[in-house]
Amino acid sequence: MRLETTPHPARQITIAPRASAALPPIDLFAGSPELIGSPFSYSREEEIYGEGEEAEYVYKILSGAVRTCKILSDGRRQINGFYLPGDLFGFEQGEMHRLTAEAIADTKVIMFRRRQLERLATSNVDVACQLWSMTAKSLQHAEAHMILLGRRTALERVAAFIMEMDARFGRTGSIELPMSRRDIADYLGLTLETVSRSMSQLQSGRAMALSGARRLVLDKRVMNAMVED
Amino acid sequence: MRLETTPHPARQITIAPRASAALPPIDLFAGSPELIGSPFSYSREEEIYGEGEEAEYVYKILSGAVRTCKILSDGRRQINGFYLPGDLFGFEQGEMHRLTAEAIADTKVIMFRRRQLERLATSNVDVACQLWSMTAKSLQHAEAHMILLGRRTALERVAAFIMEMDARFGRTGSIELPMSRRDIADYLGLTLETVSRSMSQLQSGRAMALSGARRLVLDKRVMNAMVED
DNA sequence: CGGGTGATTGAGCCCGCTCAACTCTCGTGG
DNA sequence: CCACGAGAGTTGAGCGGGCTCAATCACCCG
Repeated sequence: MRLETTPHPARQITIAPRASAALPPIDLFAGSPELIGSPFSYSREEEIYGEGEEAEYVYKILSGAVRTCKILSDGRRQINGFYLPGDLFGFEQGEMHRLTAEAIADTKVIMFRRRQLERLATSNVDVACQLWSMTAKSLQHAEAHMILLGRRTALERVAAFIMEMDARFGRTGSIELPMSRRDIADYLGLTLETVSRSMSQLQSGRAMALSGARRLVLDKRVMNAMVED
Repeated sequence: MRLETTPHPARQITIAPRASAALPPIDLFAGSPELIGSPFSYSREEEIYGEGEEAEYVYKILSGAVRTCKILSDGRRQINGFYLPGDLFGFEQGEMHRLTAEAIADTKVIMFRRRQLERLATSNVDVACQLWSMTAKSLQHAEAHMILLGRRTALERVAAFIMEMDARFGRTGSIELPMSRRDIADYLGLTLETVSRSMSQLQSGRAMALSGARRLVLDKRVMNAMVED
């Protein structure tokens, strides 16, 4: 099975209003040629950085997939987000990483030094606004995820997750999940068995079709009815 | 660059309506005397702004308390955060409020125009970094809340909530909650009955004492053991 | 005193969890 | 080519934590 996600054509990262139009989507910090990244690779299940470590680098994914999470001492885990080709992660406002990042599949990234970025931000207001904007985007995602975790049923969570993945893969209605049922469960605050049962239920309710465990074809009309608001 | 977050200067614990009028409105954005706020009042349960409305103002609380939340069409509600005297809220990176804000008690605020703040940010890197820093702080809180909502038991959630409130009231170990059991429940992803039962359990486990429903005196040693990591 | 709101407590149920068996896929080697 | 094993996913049976529904209690303000 191909675990890596198809390389992304043009994931647009929205940024501060006035600067965004001028920026080419591929190069995150365009107009900043002094910011140079180095390529790097991680293999499946490898840790990229740990919670509490110094935030030395910021990463942009070229291929593969990454999860960020927090883990309690007894092993309970909450995955905060998944990152796909074109996405940026590891980006902190303070000195420390507050989450752990791990490669879900073999993953290629470009690493940038955080200090360089910071230096840039002090001298360039547009860059500072972009950094702010990215953090705001993460916050927005977190806010949506909190109502999911606090108030949605298992079936609604799984349906919402699938719609989120569809959106991130270009809304084609046909997606290949890079992550396991356990990862999905830890993202949604469920057990892997419940995720599996919900997926079977979505399938028997004709909201989607499965081929293998990870390839999905959606009927968004039906699927949307299950997320409902 | 000043990336560090400005620590809150002397949070007012006692709600002193008269004294508040005398407070200089600007200390939040010190060094920005051109930013002027106007005082305003909301009564208990009054909406301050709604989800989807244009984000015209940013608010600083002088007295009272505020909650921000999202509500699903069928009435399920998730409270994202509580704001107390000295706190800032209503602060968005985009054009819209993505949450609803309501006064929990009678509340006095100072309102600042968002546009003024934005204009300031585009011309002043320090302000831009401060805005970024505040958003990052919200994100950090959201990340901690997600693992609570996704992976903690009812008792752990309530204990964590009480410790959080203690921290925000100055870690005196003695606090008066401004919000109802229902608000706490919607913050923690529980029902109000479960919150009430957990509080009784904390009390009988000697982690705290209740006088009335809202006045708590904590035994932090015992309480901390229940949050455990 | 009563009326009203908010909080507590009780009884029973159900959704999602736990534990366990089974299936499917895929890679490896004889 | 099949046999085998390992890991991932599915499905089943039963349990239990938190929810629902309901009664009671506590506390304000008249």
